Amino acid sequence: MTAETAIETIQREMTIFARRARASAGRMHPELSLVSYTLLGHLEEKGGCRATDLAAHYALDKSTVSRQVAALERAGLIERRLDPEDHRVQVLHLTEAGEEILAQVTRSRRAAFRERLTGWPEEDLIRFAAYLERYNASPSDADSD
Amino acid sequence: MTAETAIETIQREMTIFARRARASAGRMHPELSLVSYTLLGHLEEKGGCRATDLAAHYALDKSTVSRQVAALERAGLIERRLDPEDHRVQVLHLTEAGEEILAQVTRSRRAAFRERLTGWPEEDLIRFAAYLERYNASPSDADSD
DNA sequence: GCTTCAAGTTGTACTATACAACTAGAACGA
DNA sequence: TCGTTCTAGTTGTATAGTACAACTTGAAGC
Repeated sequence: MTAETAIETIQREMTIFARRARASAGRMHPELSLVSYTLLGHLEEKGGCRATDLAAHYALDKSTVSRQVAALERAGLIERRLDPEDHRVQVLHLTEAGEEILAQVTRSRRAAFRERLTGWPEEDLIRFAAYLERYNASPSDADSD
Repeated sequence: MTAETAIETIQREMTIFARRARASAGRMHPELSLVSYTLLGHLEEKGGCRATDLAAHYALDKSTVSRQVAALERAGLIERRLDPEDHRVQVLHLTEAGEEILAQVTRSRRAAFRERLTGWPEEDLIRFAAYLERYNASPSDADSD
């Protein structure tokens, strides 16, 4: 196999994965869409941030984020705290319920991955993980992470 | 790194990729959504098939495929041929225009991948490609390829 | 203090999707 | 052979996610 055919394979397989992820996200985790999951994950990681940060980070329109945030708040998964320094700003935080759901979905997603990866030698898992990190870390046009 | 943290990394990085693919597909290739691209690719690969086959293969509802197919036909990218053996069946084929657009989008997508992968040693590309194939080839609940 | 900038919301429109109801054609069985 | 059941596909309806544009409110800078 040459580098060129390897690149074709990578393109094809990543495309297959993306399509599957999209198709199965709703089915597997009806309680939390892929976007909501990602937003909650970001809030957990950062320990709270503004809607504008989420929009910039994920290359989403601020109106889209606004509605997502409204839905997550309605569901009791996040709460808004007015920034005392700047009253335009609402800092978003996970609620306890949000943390629980996030942890639960993460567990369930991880279990699905673990199942797909059973039988892989540890050495291969580690190399695969490193390749993916390297791939995602490389800069892109529409940088969104 | 242990196998467990490698799995976490794989989950996280694949999720990042899926989100990015979804976000950028529309922006980068406005002429062909990711789903349309996939459907056209399948038609090319198989040399024509039925709408029902597409629905089954990609775990989409037949109504969804029906509308996608209608749009692709309207755009002149595919054509329907009534199966003389079974008049319920319409076999879908790429038109010349469809082949051209498919080739063009494939080139553009491949170029994007190639750019992200510049600087990778050939050996790593080949191993990465093999890992992805192996990952996608493993059976899953909602098997869709 | 105006003007301009920034954060967020709301109105509107479009796409992708699913489910349900339907039509048309095929296949099977008594 | 003729009804029953199955299959392929379309259409009606509803929902989610998304973008763009217009707006509101508050902050910052001359």
